[in-house]
Amino acid sequence: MAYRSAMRNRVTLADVAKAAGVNAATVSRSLNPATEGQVRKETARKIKKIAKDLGYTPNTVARGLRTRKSLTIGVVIPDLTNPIFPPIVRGIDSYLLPRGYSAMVVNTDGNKEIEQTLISSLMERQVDGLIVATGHTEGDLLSQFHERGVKVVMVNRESPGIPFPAVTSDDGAGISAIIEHLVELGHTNILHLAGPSDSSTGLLRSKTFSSECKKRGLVGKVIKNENYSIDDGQAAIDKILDHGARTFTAIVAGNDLLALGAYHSLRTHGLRCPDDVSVVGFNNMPFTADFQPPMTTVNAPHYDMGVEAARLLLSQIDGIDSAPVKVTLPVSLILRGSTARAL
Amino acid sequence: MAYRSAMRNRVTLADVAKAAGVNAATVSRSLNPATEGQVRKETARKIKKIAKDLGYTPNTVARGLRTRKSLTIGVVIPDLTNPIFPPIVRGIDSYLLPRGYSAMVVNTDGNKEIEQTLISSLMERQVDGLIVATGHTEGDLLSQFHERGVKVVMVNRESPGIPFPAVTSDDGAGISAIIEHLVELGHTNILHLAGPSDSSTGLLRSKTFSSECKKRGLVGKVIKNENYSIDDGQAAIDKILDHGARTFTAIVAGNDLLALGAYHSLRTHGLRCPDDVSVVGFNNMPFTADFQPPMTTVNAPHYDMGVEAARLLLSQIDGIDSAPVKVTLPVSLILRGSTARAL
DNA sequence: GCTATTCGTGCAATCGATTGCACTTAGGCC
DNA sequence: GGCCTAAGTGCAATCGATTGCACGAATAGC
Repeated sequence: MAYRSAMRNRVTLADVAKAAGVNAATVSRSLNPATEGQVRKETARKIKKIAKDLGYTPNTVARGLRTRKSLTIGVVIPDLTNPIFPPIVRGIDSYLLPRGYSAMVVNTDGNKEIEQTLISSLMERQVDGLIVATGHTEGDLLSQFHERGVKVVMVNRESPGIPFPAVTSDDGAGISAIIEHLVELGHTNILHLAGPSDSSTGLLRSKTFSSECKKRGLVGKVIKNENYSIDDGQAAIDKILDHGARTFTAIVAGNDLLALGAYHSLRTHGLRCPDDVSVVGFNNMPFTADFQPPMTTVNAPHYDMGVEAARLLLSQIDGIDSAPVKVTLPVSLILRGSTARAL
Repeated sequence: MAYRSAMRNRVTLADVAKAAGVNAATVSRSLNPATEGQVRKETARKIKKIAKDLGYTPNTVARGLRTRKSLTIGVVIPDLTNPIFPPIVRGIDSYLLPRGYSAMVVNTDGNKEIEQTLISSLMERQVDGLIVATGHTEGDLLSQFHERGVKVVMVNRESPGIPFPAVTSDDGAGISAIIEHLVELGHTNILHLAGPSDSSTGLLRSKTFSSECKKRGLVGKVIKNENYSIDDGQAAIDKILDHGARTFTAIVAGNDLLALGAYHSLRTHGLRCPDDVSVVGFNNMPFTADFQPPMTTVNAPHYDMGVEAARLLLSQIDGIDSAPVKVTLPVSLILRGSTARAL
């Protein structure tokens, strides 16, 4: 007997029912706050005690099968090791957990096929909804989901064309603040190290950059990168510094990683930041203040974006919000040591 | 009809069976590689085609209920925003995904109650096993699991007293290498900024530190910290530098975060690293090379530790390994700019 | 040519919880 | 005191897939 209980941890509703001398239905109703009222107080109390004594724990899988709710939501991100995502995930978690939901996080590495596979796997697991932070999702899958009525919220990226709710930071305002700051420092020739153009953030930031430069009569060149990575940023600046003369005095990077790549390139080319070239990042990811030099960047409220995305998703699932809301969270320019007056 | 299919994405085994004019059992067998042989080739082929045409996707929840396997494993970590954990999680994922498993990651923030709640929630979700990276788990819960036969693997921490398989880095060797390096640089008075003593890593590292110092006849003082955090590290060094004279010429931190805290404290006290004080971290977390100065630290193979932990867990689940294996992965000292010859 | 296998498939139970419906028992009402 | 209503439980179906068992047909063996 002891052996049996050691092997088979499972105590089911039926076990509790038998012990209490009632039907499993009554146990179910007693243990569910929403239906507890249907059971006589005295009975409910007794059942709860027995359930506790027996160490009953509900089987969420069985419940989910019946109720068609898994209380699980899928979170699709490119790469957890990119420091902006952990805060988003934790923000999501912080909203979900107290409400009985759990998150299942998957990494796509920006690969569309992997993404399709992972999303399918999440759907097979009957997730109640999806929070998607990947850029490469113009295609088939998400639009299919929209048709099928799958609940999706975008975070940090917008869905191109598909009217899903989305939570983003105010990238336009961020870029404008950066340009304003650089102009005040006397910069007139600025390079934009743009993020991938198939991500909404990359696109919006570079568009804003161009229009701001035009508006202010600045020389604003844009270089596109494949990925938001240190390597891409470094390679892009390397390419410029290796051949021909540098004309820009400041670099506006699409994100902090690209900016860090710029740091590396400048250093290997004997250029000092900010003395020779000013560099500005975007996101204010962890540790940017500890870089050499401390990085001037735009703070995006990633944790809050996660919270907001989770909130939007649950209200969609509960059928409260049906309109595809777009939430834009404010950003702020963080002045540190990587920008200086133009020579 | 179109509306119905739009609303109810679900195509079940029964739907496929009806379309194919066979019993659901036959469809099930056809679609499962392991049982496909039981079905006539021709029939299986036809069924597969119909399943594909109808867009059938298996319901993992229903399957799990019947087979008592969720193909999901729980990953318990303190805090995803601590940069050492994302690589571990990705390592776990990389091993799990190709084998049909998914990971469900939860953050405990080092809080024991939260941990209990989250682990219970994971168990209710019928996870097939647990990978645990939290330190505060001496107690009740995990030992209960051991009795109940729940599959658990520890990663980055060892379970105190409970014989679960564990994957760790060779912290002892790492500390020894650090001391060796500092001795070569002429340091004889070294401070150890130790991690929490209720974590196996914190304990092992500080023990090794003390024994190495004794063995080599060095002055080695140890200061304990509550958490592996920047703030704790900074506060600890602040406390020393604020009152009284500093005697040490080098700091060996329990991890990179504590080391970074030391950086901050030294800077605010007008001390230069490494000129006045050498600092060594532990873990080689991302971006340590970009700190000012670039941090000398010990590289721990976090990604590989994740892979190994997942491997151990699955082999336990499959009943292959039953002995509680301890795997220790090698580390290496990464010399950068935060250590210099003692004055 | 007749029994003994083997093969292919269907039937029905099962996993654990939820829930619509029916039934019993009380209590309220006139 | 008889009838009606409501409260409290039980019964049984259900969610979707898996699987032991049984049955009929086809093949093999002698």
